[in-house]
Amino acid sequence: MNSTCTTKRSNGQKTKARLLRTTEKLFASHGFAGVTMRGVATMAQTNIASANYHFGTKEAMVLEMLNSKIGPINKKRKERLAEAKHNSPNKPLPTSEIFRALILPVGQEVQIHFSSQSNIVNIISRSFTEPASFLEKIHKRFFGELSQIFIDELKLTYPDANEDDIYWNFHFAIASMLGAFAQHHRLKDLTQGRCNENAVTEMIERLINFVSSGFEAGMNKKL
Amino acid sequence: MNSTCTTKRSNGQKTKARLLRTTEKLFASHGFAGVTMRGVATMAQTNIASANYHFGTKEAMVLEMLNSKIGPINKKRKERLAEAKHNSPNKPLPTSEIFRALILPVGQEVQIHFSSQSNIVNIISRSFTEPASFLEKIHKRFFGELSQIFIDELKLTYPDANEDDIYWNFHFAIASMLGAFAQHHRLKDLTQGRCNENAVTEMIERLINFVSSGFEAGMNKKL
DNA sequence: TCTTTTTTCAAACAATCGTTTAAATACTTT
DNA sequence: AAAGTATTTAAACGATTGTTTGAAAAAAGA
Repeated sequence: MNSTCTTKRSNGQKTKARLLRTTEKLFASHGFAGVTMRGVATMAQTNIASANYHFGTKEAMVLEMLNSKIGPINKKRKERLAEAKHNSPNKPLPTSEIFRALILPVGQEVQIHFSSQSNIVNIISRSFTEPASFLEKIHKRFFGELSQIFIDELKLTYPDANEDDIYWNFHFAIASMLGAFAQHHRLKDLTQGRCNENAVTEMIERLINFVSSGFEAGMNKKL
Repeated sequence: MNSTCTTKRSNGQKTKARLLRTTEKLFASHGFAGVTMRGVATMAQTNIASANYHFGTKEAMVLEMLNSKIGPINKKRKERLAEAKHNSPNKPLPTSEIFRALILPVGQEVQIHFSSQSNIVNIISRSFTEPASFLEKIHKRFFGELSQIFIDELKLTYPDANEDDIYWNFHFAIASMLGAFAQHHRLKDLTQGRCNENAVTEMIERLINFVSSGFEAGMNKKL
């Protein structure tokens, strides 16, 4: 009953961690509907009620998993953006540097957990594209603040730009990033399994280039 | 039992059409899991078993709906590409014309059924981003052939290009298009209603520009 | 009209879902 | 060691899912 949870059981911690890990895998590969309390509990070698004991509801369990995965990435994004600003003070950042700060931390996360079954790329993209309405909460909470920071930065780089142009093309940039992540399997089919760890780096660099160029063109070209 | 279906009841036809229309709406707004046989039957003002009578299974019902919606769009895409080639024979098409042929038919479909609840944009994007594994069938069937046609056309425009470059950046282009469709609601969140998310023509033109520029930059820039 | 086929319908089936209960077990604290 | 808290467990609950059944109703063919 102690909500402050002053003391932890070593074994209890492991159970909750196992539940979160299996939630990751199932959410990444089968989406929110594919995350079933029974499936998670069984894969985590524990009981159904145990999952409900630790998280209360299925929604809360998935949200806590997303929190633990996306939170650190957004932290790195902000850190990288701040670092870039610090390295070139009083000068607006190049477009590519802004989007590099947005995209690169995901690529790093992919490479760290590359051998793992739970694909951070699938998790992120599903959290955006899944129809489950409760996921809007986490978008508002996570991506709302983050996107405002990056939009403010883009306004500094394009001080004379129409604000609508920035919003539209930032929207396209995010959509490209998430879409490229969400449909990463298509390229795996095209290249017939040539995707290895090096291909992740290649994809990230190509994606940054694609997104930055699309954004710049959208800002400059008169329609 | 007559599978050739030589004669049709006028009222029976209407029931099947109503079922398909409600399947559209539910799939567009709530995804595959949100399409329930009871929900569809109730909204279509008929019985649950009637839906199973006409389609056999839920999967078959959704597939037939997708078939009826995406098929005509892909037809227009090929037609527009062929028309563009016919208008400038023996000359490679500009990148923007190729992607215009890919993207514009969707915009036209959106405008035609604009007041309708069933959003073709949501249907297309969900058919790509939903985790339901059976949807891969329709991708292979529909988009497999179509993407090969457009990739071949891009090879004509970039005759000296590395083939991997074309595949990578075409992947990004498709991802951008689908991502922009799937997440077009975000624009309202970003701008808090200032950007008109219903400005379909504006979005399509901006998207074509974004995608074409990103693709061109990806082909030209040495990484 | 009578017969045959096609379509609709209420009801039930079997499976699965998230959640809850209450007892048993493990651990911490005293 | 005893008492108290935290965790695990089997079992059941209620709701919902896709699918099937068998008979009634509607349409079509003879």
